[in-house]
Amino acid sequence: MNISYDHYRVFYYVAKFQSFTRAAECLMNNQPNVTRTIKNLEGELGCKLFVRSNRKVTLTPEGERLYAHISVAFQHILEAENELMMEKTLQSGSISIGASEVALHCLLLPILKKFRELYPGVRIRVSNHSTPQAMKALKDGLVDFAVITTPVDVPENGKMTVLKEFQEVAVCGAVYKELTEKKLSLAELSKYPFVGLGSHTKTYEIYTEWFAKHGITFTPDIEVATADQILPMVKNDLGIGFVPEEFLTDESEKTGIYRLRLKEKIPVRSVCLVKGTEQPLSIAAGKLEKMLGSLK
Amino acid sequence: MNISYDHYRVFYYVAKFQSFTRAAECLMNNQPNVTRTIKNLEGELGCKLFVRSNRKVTLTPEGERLYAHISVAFQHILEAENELMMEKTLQSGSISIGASEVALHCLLLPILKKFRELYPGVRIRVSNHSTPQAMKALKDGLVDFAVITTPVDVPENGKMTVLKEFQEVAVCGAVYKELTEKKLSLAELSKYPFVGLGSHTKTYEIYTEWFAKHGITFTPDIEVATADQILPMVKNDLGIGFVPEEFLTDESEKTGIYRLRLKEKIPVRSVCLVKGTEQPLSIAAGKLEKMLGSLK
DNA sequence: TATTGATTATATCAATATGATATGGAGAAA
DNA sequence: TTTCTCCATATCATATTGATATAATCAATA
Repeated sequence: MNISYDHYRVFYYVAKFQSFTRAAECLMNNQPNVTRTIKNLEGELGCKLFVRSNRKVTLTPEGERLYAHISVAFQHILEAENELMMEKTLQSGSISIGASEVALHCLLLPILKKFRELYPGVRIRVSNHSTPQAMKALKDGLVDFAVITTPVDVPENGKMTVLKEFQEVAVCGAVYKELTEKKLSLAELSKYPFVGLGSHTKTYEIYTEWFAKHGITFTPDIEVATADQILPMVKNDLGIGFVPEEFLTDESEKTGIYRLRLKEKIPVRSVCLVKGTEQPLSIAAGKLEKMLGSLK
Repeated sequence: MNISYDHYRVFYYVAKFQSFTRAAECLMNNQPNVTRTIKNLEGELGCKLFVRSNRKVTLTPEGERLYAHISVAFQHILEAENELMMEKTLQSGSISIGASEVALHCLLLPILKKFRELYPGVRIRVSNHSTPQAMKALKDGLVDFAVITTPVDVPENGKMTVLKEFQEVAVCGAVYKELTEKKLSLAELSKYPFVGLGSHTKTYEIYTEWFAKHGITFTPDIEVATADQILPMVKNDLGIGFVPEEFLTDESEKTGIYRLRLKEKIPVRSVCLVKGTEQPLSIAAGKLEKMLGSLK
């Protein structure tokens, strides 16, 4: 038995409207075709499905049995089509992103805001990760893609795209304001206390390496857990910190954050998007990726 | 959007087997057609559904969503086909019959037994009705058809078929044994007490009419509720009764039931099948009807 | 690195099914 | 009766599907 499911669809509408003509209209087809289809279906199933009259058609006992199942089956199919359509038009769907804090602040946040305005139906879940954690989440399939900062160990089956470069700057609080008057060398700077992220972060490694290249040991006097905490510490004169330029607003100076000028150039870092190569992104995730990429 | 449901069927099997080739085998089709169908489906839905590789194909996020719904939908369709097939081959199904007691004993019982042996999967429900009750049940759609005895008021939209004629005979117990020695006239018989069904039955009406035709009033001295109860009453000499010939076995005489010979011929009655004309019978009911009809 | 094997993609043509139109026929309503 | 509204039938152009041959791809293996 190998009956065309399209025949069942015709059956479904005929049963639903109790009319060949109405079913034809609904199917954007014509009545003779519906008649033919039902006739074929009855032949294939080996039993009559409808009692015809010129007023309306009614189901036979066998037709009733068939309709009971077919109708629920088709509810599911219609629901599937709706759902897919919603996703395609980005009226629904969901995206899961693994983002490092800096990436979040420097790039992701404004674009997520924009995306949300354009497609309010798409659910977005951002999990705040360190770069290695984000890579693990990506590998485990927990996130659609990761937005993190270099350096990054791109895993097997992962593909990295640079979204934006960013420059970190050294900042200090009111007590050290005099330091802003001239360009400092790293050696001079290193006499002062530092506020920085913990030693398990890539950021820590970068600064250690950069300082070492200039013959200096980088030892933060105050370690903080998240990048967000650096500016408050700096503001309260607990030390000098390095933050992405974007963390500073125009009004930072008025609120007690002062930018330091260095002789040595702080290495440029990048915000990157990393996605797996095995599965394509969902439509929603693909759209967001495109928005992120086009703002380079 | 008007996508062929047959395309979804192909999708279903590809997703299920994660293989175009296997899906083609299962569908008794060939791989190039499956490839083409999926390609078309993807085009119609506007999104990729599978990630192809030469090892196996996997669903995209959108494909997963679609499959979640399509798979349950198709379970229902497959179940529908199975169920219908079972009914068609009489491996399942159900029949509801409204039968009067006499019809049951004289005709229905042995055929039901045979039907049950042939098609043990079909559920049979017999509701014991008087003829008018059976007609009401038929009109209310509670039974597929009724098997009753004449006379019967066939309702609008009902069609009657005579299945078998039967003859009732007068019987008595040991005390009246002497009556069996000669042919009795109805007048002679009427001097003795009668055992009969209640006045609300057609049987009662028939005998009233028959007696009246011969100028005698029919007044059962003992009214019983069911025909089954007549013989025990007769046996215990509570009176003379009329029962269908078939009620008497060869051994009846040995057990104290004696057949009386009458000069007047008791009217012949019929066991009839009455069915509605609006809806055709189910396959199972149709089969049983045919068996009943062919044993006339 | 080259070969093999298993799998999907493409091309093509005949067979089949479908869509469309015209028309017939049957039963209910007026 | 007539009319109106259905369903049934016939027919033909078109679209879809089934089938076959063959190419391209990629992983496993020698």
